Amino acid sequence: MGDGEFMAEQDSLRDVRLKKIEELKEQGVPAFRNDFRPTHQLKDILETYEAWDGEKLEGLDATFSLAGRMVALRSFGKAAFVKLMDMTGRLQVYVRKDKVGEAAFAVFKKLDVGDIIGVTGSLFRTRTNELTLLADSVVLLTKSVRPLPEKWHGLTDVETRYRQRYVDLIVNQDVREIFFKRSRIIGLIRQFFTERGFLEVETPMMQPVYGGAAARPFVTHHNALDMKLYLRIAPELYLKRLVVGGFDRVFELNRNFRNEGISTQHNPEFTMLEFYLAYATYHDLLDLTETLVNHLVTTLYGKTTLPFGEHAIDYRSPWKRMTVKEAVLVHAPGITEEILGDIEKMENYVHEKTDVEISGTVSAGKLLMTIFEETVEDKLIQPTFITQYPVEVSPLSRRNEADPAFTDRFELFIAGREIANGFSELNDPIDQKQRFLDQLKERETGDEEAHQMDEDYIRALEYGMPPTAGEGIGIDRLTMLLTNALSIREVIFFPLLRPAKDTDDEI
RNA sequence: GGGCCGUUAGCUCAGUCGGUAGAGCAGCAGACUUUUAAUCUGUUGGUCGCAGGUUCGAUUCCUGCACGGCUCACCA
Repeated sequence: MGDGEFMAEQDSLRDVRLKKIEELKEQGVPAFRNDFRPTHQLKDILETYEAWDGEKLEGLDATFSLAGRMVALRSFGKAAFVKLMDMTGRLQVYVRKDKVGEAAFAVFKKLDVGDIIGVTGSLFRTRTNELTLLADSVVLLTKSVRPLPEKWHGLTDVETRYRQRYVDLIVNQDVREIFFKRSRIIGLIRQFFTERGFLEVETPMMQPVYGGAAARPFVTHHNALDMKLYLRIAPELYLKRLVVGGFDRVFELNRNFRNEGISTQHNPEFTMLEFYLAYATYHDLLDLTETLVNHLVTTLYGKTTLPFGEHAIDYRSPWKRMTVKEAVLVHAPGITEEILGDIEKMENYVHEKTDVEISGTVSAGKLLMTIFEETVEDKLIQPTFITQYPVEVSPLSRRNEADPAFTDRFELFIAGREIANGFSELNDPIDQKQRFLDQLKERETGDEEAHQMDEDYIRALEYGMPPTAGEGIGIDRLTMLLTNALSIREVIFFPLLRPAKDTDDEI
C-alpha cells in the first residue's frame, strides 16, 4: 500500500500484522525463530493413531512436537482449536490457557491464521471424536504478514493462482495433490527404466546446433566464448551419440525449450522423457509404452479407467494400433484410396476441407499428415498407437523396409492429444546426411522449423550406432491425463506468464 | 497474432438504465474452556485494472492500452 508519506488512518491488514511483530518483540518474543525441532511429520501421527480410540490414547504416555502452518483458528476466551498443516497432512490442535500458561496463551492470542507455529503435547480425541493434539506449549516460528485468502471459497482467480503459486499451494488441497502426483509419476518412471537396465543421463541444454525436433529455438549467447547457443528443443541427437558411445540403454528426464505459442497444452519450457534402447525396434517400444502407462495408472489409482474432462479413458491393454493411412481412411470424411494415391487429388482435398497452408515443399507425405492432423487426431480418444509416418516429416526415423516412403515411427494419442513419439532410429549415416540436406532445402523454401545440418552427429553415426529404437514422452501432458488437468498450467508449478504490471503492492 | 469474455475491499462475489458503491469471510474491539465455514455484539476498510474521450457529472457509455481466461492458428 502507501509508502507512508501520509499516515494511513486505517491500517491495512498487513500493517496490523507488522505491528504485532513489533509488539511481540517488545515482549521478548521473536517472530522468526529457528530453534524448534519437530519430532514427527503430521502423517506419522495420522497413520499411527487414526485407528486409536480415546481410551487407548489416554493410556499413551507420549508427547509429540509438531510444526506447520495454522490454516484455521477457532478461538474461545480461554481455549482455541487450530488446524495445523504441514507437507504431509493436517491435524487439529487444542490450545488451552490452563495448559500452556498465561503468558504463552497471551502470545498465542496474537497469532493469525497463516502463521507458522510449533506445538508440543499429547494426543486425545475430542467430543466429536477427532484426533487432536492437546498442546502443552505453543511457539510462534514464523509470523505471516499477509492474510490468506478466504477460508471457504479459497483462491480461485487463476492469474493469482499462477503468479502466487505459493498461496495456491497453501490454500488449495487439490492443487497440492496434482503436484504430489506429478512427482510420483516421475519417480515411478525413473524406477521403471532403471529396473530395466536403462542409465539416466544428462545432456546439454545449451547447444551450438539444435535438433531432434521441428521447432523454433530460444537463442542465447555465451560471453567468454562469444558464441551463439540455442536452448535445446530436444535431447535426441546427444542421446544417440551416447548410444554410439556404447551406452545402449539410456534415458533423460528433463526440460526442453521451444520458442512457440503458449496454450492450454503448450508451455515454452516443458518436461520430456526420452529413452533409447539398442537392438530393438519401434514395435518393442509400443509394448514398453503400454506397459509403462498401465503401470502408472494402476499404481496411482488401482484401477484402469480414469476420467479426463468429458471422457473416460480406458487404459486396459491391448491398445488400438493403426497406420496413419488406415486412420485417415477411417476418419477423414470422403477420403478414398484413390485420393491418397494421387498427390494432386490430395492437394485438392486439403484445399477443400482445411485452410492449412503447407510450408516448404508440398509432398504426398506432408499432405497425408495434414489430412491426419485435421481430421483424425481429435477423434483418437482412447489410447491409440498410430504408426508408419511419411519419411518427409520424419527426418531421423528409419525407413520402412517394405515401403521406403514411410518410416518405422509411431505416435501415441490419448484424448486427442499426442502423448508420445517414437521410432526405429535411422542409423545409416549416408541416408541421414541426405535427410539433413533435404531439411535444409525445406528451410530454404520457408519451413522455419526444418532441421539444421549436424555434421558431428553424422560423424557419430559413421562410427556406427547399433540398431536402436527411441521415444519421447511429454511428461506434462501425461501428468495432465493422469490427474484430469485440462490446462498444462495446472501441472507446472510456475507456468510462463507475462510479467504483471507494477502495482504499489510490492515491498 | 486473430476472435470472444473478464478485471469492483485482503479473498469470494453483488451492484450502479450515468448522480463517485454493497454483502459474506478475513481484520479490529468485546463476550465465550470441546470447535469443525464455531457462535454472539459492535466496527474499520475501495483511485470500481490503467489512460483518454463524451457529459454538468463516468466505476457505469465510447476508444485505446495492460494483464488474464477460453478459442483459432503453429507446435509437444
